[in-house]
Parts: sequence; structure tokens; C-alpha cells
Amino acid sequence: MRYSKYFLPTLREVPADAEVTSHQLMLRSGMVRRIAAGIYDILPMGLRVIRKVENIIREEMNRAGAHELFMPSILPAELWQETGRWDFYGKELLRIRDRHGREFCYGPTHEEIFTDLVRRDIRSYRQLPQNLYQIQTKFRDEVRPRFGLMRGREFSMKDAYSFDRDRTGAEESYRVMREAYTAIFKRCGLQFRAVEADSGKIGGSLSQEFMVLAETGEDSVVSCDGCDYAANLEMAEVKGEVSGSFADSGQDPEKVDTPGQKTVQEVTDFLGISPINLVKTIIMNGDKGAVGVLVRGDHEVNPVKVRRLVDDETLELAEPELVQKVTGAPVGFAGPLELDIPLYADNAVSHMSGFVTGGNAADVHMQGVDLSDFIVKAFGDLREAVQGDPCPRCGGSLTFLRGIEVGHIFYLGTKYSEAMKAHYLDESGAEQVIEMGCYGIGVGRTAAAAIEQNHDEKGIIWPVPIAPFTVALLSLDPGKEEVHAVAEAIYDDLIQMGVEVLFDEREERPGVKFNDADLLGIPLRVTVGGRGVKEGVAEIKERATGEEQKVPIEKVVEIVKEMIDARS
RNA sequence: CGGGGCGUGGCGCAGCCUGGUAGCGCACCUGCUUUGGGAGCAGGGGGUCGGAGGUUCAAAUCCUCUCGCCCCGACCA
Repeated sequence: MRYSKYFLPTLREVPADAEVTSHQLMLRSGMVRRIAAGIYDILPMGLRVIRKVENIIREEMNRAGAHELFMPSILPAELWQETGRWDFYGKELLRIRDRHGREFCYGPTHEEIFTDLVRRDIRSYRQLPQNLYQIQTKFRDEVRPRFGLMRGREFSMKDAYSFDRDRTGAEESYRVMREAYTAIFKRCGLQFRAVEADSGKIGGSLSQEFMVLAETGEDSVVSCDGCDYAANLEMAEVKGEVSGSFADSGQDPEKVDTPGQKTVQEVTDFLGISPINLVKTIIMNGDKGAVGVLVRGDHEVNPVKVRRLVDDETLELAEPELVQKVTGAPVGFAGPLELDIPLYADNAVSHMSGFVTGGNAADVHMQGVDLSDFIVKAFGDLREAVQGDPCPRCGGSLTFLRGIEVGHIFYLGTKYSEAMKAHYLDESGAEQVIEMGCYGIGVGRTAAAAIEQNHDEKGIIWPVPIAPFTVALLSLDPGKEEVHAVAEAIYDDLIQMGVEVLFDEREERPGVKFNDADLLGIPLRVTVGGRGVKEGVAEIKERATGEEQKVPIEKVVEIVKEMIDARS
């Protein structure tokens, strides 16, 4: 590609509304342009990267036995109503009407339509298992889109759905996908972890997220320093904390005035105690009524764990009005004593005695409270893990990392197949429900994550497998025939060898070309200038390491080829 | 949805408080000089100041409404 003919608008200055590095660099390197909140034009440079990622995904999915197809992006409401998600999915679902007033949505994910396809065309166990996927544009009307392609509203996603005869088969499909995903992100040249995850709105049980490790990641990842255990923060287990017998301080609970002291910090400072001697009481509300959740003052409640223990998916933090109604006090003074809702306590609380709690009245707390002073319906692991907690698998120590979720795999079971009556006949002629799994990869987000993980102050440093071009060829003197001819010859030869090369033959000063090459992050740079040509050499510089070598002009192509092969 | 902020040429910004008819840097075009890490000089093109309404002799500037965008929060008492 000749730079002078290409559509590649680079920016010197950082656009004001781009917050994170990958977004800034994608704008500066001419990959994307914003067109509305969370909606982007993808320019030629950006598309080249996207296509590279897509092709790696395709190759690995096909290798894993999945079949590509292409579904509509606009989906009829009826399918979503069948599974109840038309109502459940909420405002993120972009709903539209056609001229006849029929309801549709722009697909944010495609379980329903894949299940619909399969239920209509799969009759027999002989047709299973099946794994179908597409690479499609999705739309999720995010509350707050941000970070460019990282969290857009319109985005490209590879989504795959597996259909099996039984749970064993579905688990095998899941395992195969996990391996395919590992291969995909490895091939993209990324550092990542597969972590245990919550399945959220998609539903289902077994689930893992693939997280690209980057300091700017939106998600917290808990990782063991001793084994390969890794989990999303909301899933990280805390083990072995429950106490068999409860200690008792022998004291009676006693009121203490705490005017205006609401937070744990304020109360403990005011009373001169440590947060580990305070129990906070969190009021949550759901379809099955309100519950109180007790955790130690220095711990945080993990709502995912609470929902599981209480068996109420709908539990959310209660509104201040409800807190007032339930506890008789404003937010900040809830306590377990004489509280008329079921109480659940974190295991760590089982070791406590003589602690401080809220007093269920404004500006009042209680001291010297013991577990014998109130009834706990159940103890369990209800808190978020913290740095240094023991690993639930090996007893090592947990550390925290930041990650960007680029892939997510789920075992779904029969959630969709049952709702949509996706059945088959087994060998005995009995009707069975199909077991499903679903598997997503954010394509644009993977590209963005690659930049977050691979850049320096000058620009992007693409891993070779997803770089838009492999070689940037710079002709420093396109005006001087004897120099430029050398560059032209190298360009032709590289093209002949099948190398993807961006040939910078613009009438620009050398500095501009060097800086653009660094910004664009093309792995290898070949420089042809007056000086070098006089000595019969050109320079090859590697973007990632900064290593530079002068090589005879006639050997340039051969050496470049070797270097590429060593790095792909 | 709550709070904060911003919309002025392609990009980054000043001007607004204290109204007088738009400016700077980069980019772009022409010419000359320059040419190994974002060149210099000279000349030039481009903006109904997000939109609507109002106040005023006069509005980028003041007032009202509206649209768009960004940031923080929205699950820890």
C-alpha cells in the first residue's frame, strides 16, 4: 500500500474526549472515528486489524468443528418474548418498530435466533452435536458508553452456540471452546487469563471469562500466586472461615450515641475501635422480600454470593426509603438486633464477639453485641475476596490484577431450548431437550485490549499476527531518483513475497515519517535514505525492541522475511 | 438516572466574567529555501461561534429553552 494514496488520517494531537490509551491511539492512528456516543466509523487501518482478529477467530473456530453462518442483526420481538427476555433484558435492548408497527430489536446477543434455527431443523440425535457461530454487529444501548471500541454501543462480536444431546456432551463442547479460545488469544499475541465468572443476564451455570491483562482494565481479576486458579472478583471464593462454636463476650448489648456517624470509617474513628470489631448490616431487597446481610466492617458484601445463598436472583441493594422502613433508621444505622427480616451472615462474622453494630435508630449504634443476641438464618461465604486471602484451591495467596474481558464462554443447559421447545428424538424415540452453550468474543475490544497491553509513549506496538501491516517501508528521499528507485524495488519484492507493507513515499520530512511509523505500530520498519544508499545499505528497525540493523540493500527482503517468520 | 463540565474552521484551544461583529497553534493550498526524528520564510483558503427563541442600537459574549458530547457516581451504609 502506498501511503500517499491511502486513506490514513493520523492526528498529532490527542483528541480531547478520549480517555484511555487505546482509544486515543486508535483515533490518532486513523483506525476509527466517532460518529455518535459509542458508535464508530472503522477506517481502513482499523479494519485491517479487525479482519486479522476475525480471521484468527475463524480459523480456530473452524478447527474446533464450529460452522460459520450469518444471522440478521434486526430480530423480531416474538422470539425474545418466548424466553421472557423481551421484558427482562431492560433498556439495553434497542427496540424498534417497522412501518406496520411490528416490534423488533437490534440484537445484543443471539441465543433466541440460533435456538429457533436449530429447533426447526434439528430432529434427531444423529444431527447432534452442532456448533454454529457468526461474526456480527451487535447493539447494546449501554448506559454510559466509553473508552472507544472498548465499550461501544455498536460493536462486532463473534458469538457461537453449541447444541448437544446431554450435559456430558455440552460440557465437552464447552471444553473444546475453552481450548479454542486459549488458542485464539495466544495467536493474537496477548497475555490473558481464563477466569471463573458469573453468567449474568445470559443465564446458565458453568462460565469463564477471558481477560486480557492490562492496568487500565475495567474488571478486577483475582489470581493465585501458587496455582492456576483465577476468578472474576465477584466469583472469587473465600474458604474455610466458618467457625464451629461462637464465642460470647459475656456482655449485654449497650446503646451508644453516634451522632451523624454513618460510615464504618466514621463510626470506628468515633468509637476508637478497629473495623474488624464492627459488623455492618446491609439491607437487600428482592422478589422474596428484604433480607439483612452481615459482614465484618473491613469486608465488602458480594451481592452475587448473597443471591446464591438466599436463592433470590432479584436481590439488589435496598432503596433508602426501604431501609428506613425496615430498620426504623436512616441509612447508616442498620443493625441485626430486633430486626424483623431474615439475617444472613458472612463466615468471618462467626468468629466475632462483643462487636459494634447499628442501633436501628438515628445516631445510635450498639456495643458488646454477640451472635447469641440475634438469630442468623444462615452463614456462608458472602464477602468479596481481598488481597492476600488464601486460594480456595491450593492455599496459596490471592493477588489482584486488572483485566479487560475479551471473551466469555457459558454452559447454558436447557434455559433457552426448554423455553423455545428445541427438542430432538433420541435412539429410543423419546423426545429430549437440547443442551446448549454459548461463546462470545468482542472483536473490536480484542483489538483495543491489544493496544492497552502493547504501546509506549510514541504509539502502538502491534503483535505481528494482528498488525495492520507487517512492514513500514520508508523512502526518505522520494524526490531523488537514485534513492527512491531502491525503495521502489524493495517494495515490489516485498509485495512479491506476500508481505503486507505500507510504503511511505510521501513528500514529507523524515521526522514525520518516523513518527507516523511509530504511532501506527507496524512491527518492522525498513528505511531507505540517501546516506544508506550511498553505502549500499538500508536499515531495519523493530518497533517492539527498538533494535536497528544496517543490511545490504540486496539482502533486505530476505532478512525481513526471516524476521517476520520468527515473530508470527 | 443524579452530580459536574464542555460545544468557537479538520484537530487542540483562547475570546465570554466586563456585549461593539472572531483569534492563536497544528493541519490544508501556492511559491521559494530546506531534507535522517513532527522544517523556515512569504502569500492564501476555510468558521451563520451546536440549534431555537429572547433582551439590546448591537450577542460567540447576557437570559430561557433545546440538542449533542465528555467526566464522576449510580452496590457498601
